[in-house]
Amino acid sequence: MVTINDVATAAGVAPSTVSYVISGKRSISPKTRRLVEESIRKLGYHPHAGARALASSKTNVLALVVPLRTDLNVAVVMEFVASAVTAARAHDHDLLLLTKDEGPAALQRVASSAIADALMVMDIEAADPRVPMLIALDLPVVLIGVPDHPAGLSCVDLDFTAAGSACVAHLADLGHRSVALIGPSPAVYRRGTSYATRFLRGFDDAAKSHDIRATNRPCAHSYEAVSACLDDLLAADPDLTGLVVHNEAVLPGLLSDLRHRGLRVPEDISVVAVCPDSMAEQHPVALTTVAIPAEEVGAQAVEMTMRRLAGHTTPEVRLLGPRLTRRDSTAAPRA
Amino acid sequence: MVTINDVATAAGVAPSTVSYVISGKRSISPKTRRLVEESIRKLGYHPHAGARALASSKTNVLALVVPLRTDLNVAVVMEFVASAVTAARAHDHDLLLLTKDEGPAALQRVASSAIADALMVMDIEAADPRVPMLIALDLPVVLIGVPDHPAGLSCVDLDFTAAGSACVAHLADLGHRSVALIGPSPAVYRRGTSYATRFLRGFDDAAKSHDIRATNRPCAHSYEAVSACLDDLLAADPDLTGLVVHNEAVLPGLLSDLRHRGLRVPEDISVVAVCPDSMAEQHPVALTTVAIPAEEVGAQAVEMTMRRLAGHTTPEVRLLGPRLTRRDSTAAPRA
DNA sequence: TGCCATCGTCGATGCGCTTCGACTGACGTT
DNA sequence: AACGTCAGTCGAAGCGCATCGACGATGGCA
Repeated sequence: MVTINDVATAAGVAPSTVSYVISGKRSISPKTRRLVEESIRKLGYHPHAGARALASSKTNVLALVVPLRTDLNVAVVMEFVASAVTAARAHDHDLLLLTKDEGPAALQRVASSAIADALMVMDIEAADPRVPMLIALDLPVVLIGVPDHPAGLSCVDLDFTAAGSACVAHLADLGHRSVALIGPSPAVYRRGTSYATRFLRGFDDAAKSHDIRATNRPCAHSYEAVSACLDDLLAADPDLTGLVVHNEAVLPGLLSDLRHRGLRVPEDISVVAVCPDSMAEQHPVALTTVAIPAEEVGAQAVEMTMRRLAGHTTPEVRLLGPRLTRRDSTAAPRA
Repeated sequence: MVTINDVATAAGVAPSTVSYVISGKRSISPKTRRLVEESIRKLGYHPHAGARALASSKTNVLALVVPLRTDLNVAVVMEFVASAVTAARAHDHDLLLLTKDEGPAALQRVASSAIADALMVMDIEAADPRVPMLIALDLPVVLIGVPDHPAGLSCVDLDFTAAGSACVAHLADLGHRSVALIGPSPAVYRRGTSYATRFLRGFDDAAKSHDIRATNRPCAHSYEAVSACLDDLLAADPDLTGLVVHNEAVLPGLLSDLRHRGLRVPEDISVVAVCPDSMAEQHPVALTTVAIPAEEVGAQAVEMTMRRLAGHTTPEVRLLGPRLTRRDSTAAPRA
C-alpha cells in the first residue's frame, strides 16, 4: 500500500506538506505543489479512507436510505438513486445504500459508527417514526418527501399537491366535467406515505375549485385489480371522461383494458399519468404526463446535503413545481 | 462520541478486553462478557468504522458497480441491488454504490483507498475493459455476468444460453414450427453485453436442434420500434406463431400492438417473456416466462464474495439454471 | 508440595492520516 | 539596522481501534 509517507519521501518533503497539498488548507509554493502532485500520480497514491476518517472525522460518504418494496415504484427509486450517486460523486463523495427495512436502529448505527457524514432518507411517511430519531441524530439529514412535522429537517420533493391540481386543471381546461383518480395501491395509503395523500388533496381541491365531479380509488398493480378499478369507476359515473393515473405500474394494464372496453384514448377518455417522462413514450398512445422529476430531486437532495455539510444549518423545504407535458392521451371530451 | 475506552471504564476492564468481547477472538469469562455487553448497550456504543478499518484493514463494506443506463432493464437492476444490500447486511456488511460510468479509475480508487473489502460488478461485457484491471486489483471481485475470459474472477449469472434454449424448447414442444426472438435494443448488442449474445446462441442452437424456423431482431423500447419490429418479423414469415421476448420494456407495447393487429395471445401467437416473475401478472394475459432471478443472483454474488473474504481463493463460475413458468400466453398453434 | 499448562486479562504499539504550533527565511517598514 | 510580518514548511501529537506479547491466577498432575 502506498502511504502519504511514501509520497513525501518521493517528493522530498514532509508528510504534512503532502497533506496540505491535497487539502489546500495551507498555501504551498508552486514548486513544491508540482513535486508532490507528480509523486502522487507516479505512485498512484490514494489516501486511506479509514485513516482519513479517523483523523478528520469526515468520511466523504453519504448514506441513502431507500425502500425496497416492489409494490412501490421501482423506476422512480432507481432513477433517484442513480442521480444521487452521480451527484454525490460530483462532490467527491460516495454513496452508501441502506434499506428502510432495517429500521431506525440502522440509522443509529450509521450515525454513531461514523460510517457516513450525512443521511438522505426516501419514502417518508406522514408520521414517520424515523423522524424524531433523525432529528436527535446530529448528523445532517435530508428527507426525500415531506412528513407532517419536519421540525428542523430539510426536505425536498415534487410538489405533489400542485401536481394533483395540475392534472385536474389540465382536464378541466379541456372541458372535462367528470374525472377520476387512480391512485397507488391501498398499502401505500395505509402506510400514510406522504406523497399519496398530498396528491389526493391537490386533486380534490382543484376539482372543487373547477367545480367538476371527482372520485378516486387506490389500485393494486395486477391486471385484475386494474380491471375491477375501472369497473367501479365507470359504474359510479358512466359519464367519466378523464382519468388521472398516479400509479405507473398500472399503466400497461389500464390502457389495454380501456381499449378492450372499446374506450379509445383520447377520443373517448383522456388519461393523464404521473410518472417519469421516460415512460411516456413506451405506450401505444404517448401519454400526457406530470413528470416525476426523480433525477432533479436526487440532485437537489445531494446539493442540500452538501450545503449542510458546509455549515449551512438552516433547514429548508424545497417543493419542485410540477411540469405537465401534453402528449397524445388527452383531448377535449366529445360533446 | 462513545469510545471503546468509555465502555471499558464503565465495565471496569481494559479497552482490549472490550475489543475481545466484541470480536470473540479470545476467550472471555462469562462475568466479564456480561459486564461489557451491558455497558455497550447502556452507552449505545458502536465502534468507529474508520478506526476499525485503520487498525484491522477491514471495512465491512462491499462495493457494487451498477449500470445507470435507462435503456437497460431497471427493474432487474433494482431487484438485484435490493437483494445484494439485504444479503450484505445479513453478513454484517454495508453496500457502497458505484456507477459503471465512472469507469476503471473508480475501481482503482476504491481499491487503493481501502474504502471497501471487495467488489461486485454488474453488466459485464464479453470483452469488458474492466476485467484485466479487476484481475490486477488483489481485492476479491465477483462479476455478475460472464466475460469471454474471466481468468480467475468469480462469476455468477443466469445461464442465458440455457434460458434461450428453454424458451425455444417450450414452443417447439407445443408444436410451433416458426419462432422469432425480440431482443434487447441494438445498443446492448453493440456493447457486446454478454447476456444478450449468450441468450441468442441458446435460442439459435435450440431452434436448430428442434429443426424449427427461427429469426431474431433487436428492438428499442419505443412503441414505434416495437411496431416496426413486428412488421419486419411478420413480413419475413407470415406463418410465425411463437415470440420470445428478451426485452421487458417492450412488453406493454408489444402486447398492445399484437391485439391491434388482430393477433390474439395465445390463440394466434404465443409469447414467452424473459423477465422478473413479478412482471408476469401485470399484463392482461399472464405471461409464460423464463424468470430473471435477480434476487437469487444478488444473494449468490454476496455469498461468493463472503467466501472469498473468508479465504476461499479458488474462483468459481456459477450459472443458475433457467426456470420456465407456463402461464396463459403460450399454447399450441392452431392447425 | 512443586511444576507446568491454560485461561482470562492488561498495556503498549501502531495503523495512515490531519492538524496545530513552531520554525525559517525573505521582505518590507520605521 | 533592528524589527515585525507572512508565506511556506516541518515535526509531533493524537484520532479510536485491533492485536500481540506478557502476566497473574488457577487447576491438574506427578
